[in-house]
Amino acid sequence: MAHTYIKDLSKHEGQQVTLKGWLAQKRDSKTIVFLVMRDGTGFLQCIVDINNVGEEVFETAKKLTQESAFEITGTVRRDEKQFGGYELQASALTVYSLATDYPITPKDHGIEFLMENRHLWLRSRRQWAIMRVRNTIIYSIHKFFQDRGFVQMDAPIFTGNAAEGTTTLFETDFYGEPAYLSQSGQLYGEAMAFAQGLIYTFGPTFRAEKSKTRRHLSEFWMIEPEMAFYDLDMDMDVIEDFVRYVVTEVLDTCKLEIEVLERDTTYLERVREPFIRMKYELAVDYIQGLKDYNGKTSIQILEEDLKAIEEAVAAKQKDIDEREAKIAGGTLTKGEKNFNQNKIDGLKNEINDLNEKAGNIPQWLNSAKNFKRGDDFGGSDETVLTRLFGQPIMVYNWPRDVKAFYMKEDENDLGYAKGVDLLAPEGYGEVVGGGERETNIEKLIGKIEEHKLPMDVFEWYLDLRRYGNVPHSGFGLGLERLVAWICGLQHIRETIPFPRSFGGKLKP
RNA sequence: GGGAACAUAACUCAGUGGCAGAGUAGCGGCCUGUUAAGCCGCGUGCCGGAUGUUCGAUCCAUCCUGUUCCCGCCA
Repeated sequence: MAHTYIKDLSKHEGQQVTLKGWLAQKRDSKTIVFLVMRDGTGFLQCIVDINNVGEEVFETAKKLTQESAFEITGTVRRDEKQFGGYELQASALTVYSLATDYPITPKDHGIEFLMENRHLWLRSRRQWAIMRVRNTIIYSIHKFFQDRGFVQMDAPIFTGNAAEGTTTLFETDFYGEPAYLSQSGQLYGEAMAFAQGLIYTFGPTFRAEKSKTRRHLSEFWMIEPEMAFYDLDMDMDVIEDFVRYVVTEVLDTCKLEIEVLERDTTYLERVREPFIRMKYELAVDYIQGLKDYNGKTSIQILEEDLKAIEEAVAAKQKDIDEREAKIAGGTLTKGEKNFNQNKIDGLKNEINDLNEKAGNIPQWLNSAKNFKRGDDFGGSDETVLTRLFGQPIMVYNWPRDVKAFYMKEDENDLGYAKGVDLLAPEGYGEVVGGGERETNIEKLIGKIEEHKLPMDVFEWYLDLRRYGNVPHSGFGLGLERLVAWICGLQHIRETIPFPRSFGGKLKP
C-alpha cells in the first residue's frame, strides 16, 4: 500500500493513513508516548496511547531511539498547536531499524562537530528548512527564465584559459594539457547568447582563492544569464525582476521553512519596492557619510548601532549578575538552579556574539571614513551602504580599472564601465555582479593587453565582435549567497549540502 | 596573503600554580496532552601534542597541530 507524506496530511484529516520516516524526537510517560516523525516532507507528532495500541506496540514505541526508522498508522487530527497543523493518533507501528547513540542530540553543538557530521546534520530541522528553501530558489530561477524564453545552456567546466586572469583557479590535467576548472561561464555565455538570443547557464563554479570567510566557497553554483540586444538599463531591469520574483516565491511558498528558520522577513519584503539604483560616485558619497538618507548619514547610523549593542550587552550582563546572585543565595531547588545556570550560559554566548558585532563596527566606520574614491568596495563598504537603505541597491558605472576587461566603457562617461553590482541588505553584500559587455574590439584588445592576458586564448571570444557584433548584457548570481540572504544565515557553509571551502575538509 | 582568538567529559562550556567542575545527552525511578517538559538519583577525563620554567603545570613561556572569527580577493 502506498504511504502518505506528511506534507499531504491536510487532504486526509480524520482519515487513517500510513506514514514512513525517522524519529526526530520522543517524549514518553507511563501511558502515552509522543513520537515526532520526520519523513523528508515535514515533521509530525504521533501520539501512541497505551489504551489505543495495546501494551506490545506501546513498549515498542517507548524503546524507539532518535533516528530510528519506522512506519506508523493512525488517524489524522487537526491541531493548531502543532508545527504543520496536524498530529496523528497512532493505531499501529512497525520498526525498520533501531539507531543507537545518534551523535546529534536536540541540544547545543559547536560548528566543528556539526560540520564533521554534516551527513547527519542535514536531517535536523533547520538544515532541512534551508535545503528546501534552496530547492525553491533553484526551481523559481528556472521558472523565471524559462517563462521568459531563455534557453538553458551549459558552459564547460574544463577550460584552457585562466579566464579573467583575476582569480586563482584549480589546475587539473586534461589528457596531458593543463586545464582549469571554470571560474565563470560568462565568456561562453556570450557565444551562446549570439546563437540563441537569450540564454542562462546554471552550474558549478570553482575558485581556488584562499578566502576563508562567511561569504566564500571553493565550489559554488552560479546562474549566468546573457542577453543579446540588451543594454545596461535593460540588464538592471532583468536583475530587479529576477531577484524580486525569486524572493517573493520563497516568501509565498516556504512559510513553514521561514518559521523554522525564525527569519524576520521585514527586509526581504522590501524587494517588492523598486530597487535603488545609483552610480558608483553617488554610492561613495553615502559611504563616506557626505550625504544623508532620511536625515541620517551612514556614519550616524553605525554609531547608533554600536550604542544599541552596548546597551544590549549591559542588560544581558545585569541579567547574568542577578541570576548568579540567586544561585549563590542557595535557596533554589536543584531544578531552579539548573534553569538559571542554563540561562546564564545562553546569555554569555549572546554577549560573545554581540561583542563580536560591536568589535566590527569601529572597523567599518574607519573603513567608510577612509574610503578611497576610485577603489572597489570592500565587504564593510557594502554593509555600510545597505545598512543605510535597508533594501537591495544596484550600484552601476564603476571605475573602469576595478572591473573585468570585458565590461563596456560608458561612451558618455569615459573612465567608467557599465557594470552593476546588486548589494543585498543586512550585511549580505554582493549577490549579483554583471553589466553590459564591451563591443568595441579595439578597446577589448587593449584591455586584454593591459591585463597581460594571453591573446591567443581569447581569439574565439574576439570572433563574437567580428561576426554579428551587437550590444549585449548579462550577470552572474551566486546561488549560495542568495540562499544565505533569504534564509538569514550567518555563514554560507549552511547553504549547500556538502560545502567545499579553503582550509575545509573533503569529508564528509 | 595579513590579523585575532580558542583547544578541559559523548556535546556545550566554567575553572584554579597544589586531589578536575556544571549543564545537556545517556542510564534507573516518579510525575505529566507533552513539545529544548518537570522532579529525584547514577557515570565519565593523557585538561590538543612536544619542550621548557617550577618543589609542583590543565593553568606561565616557546614551538607544533587543529579549529573559529575578521580583512583582502570575489558571487
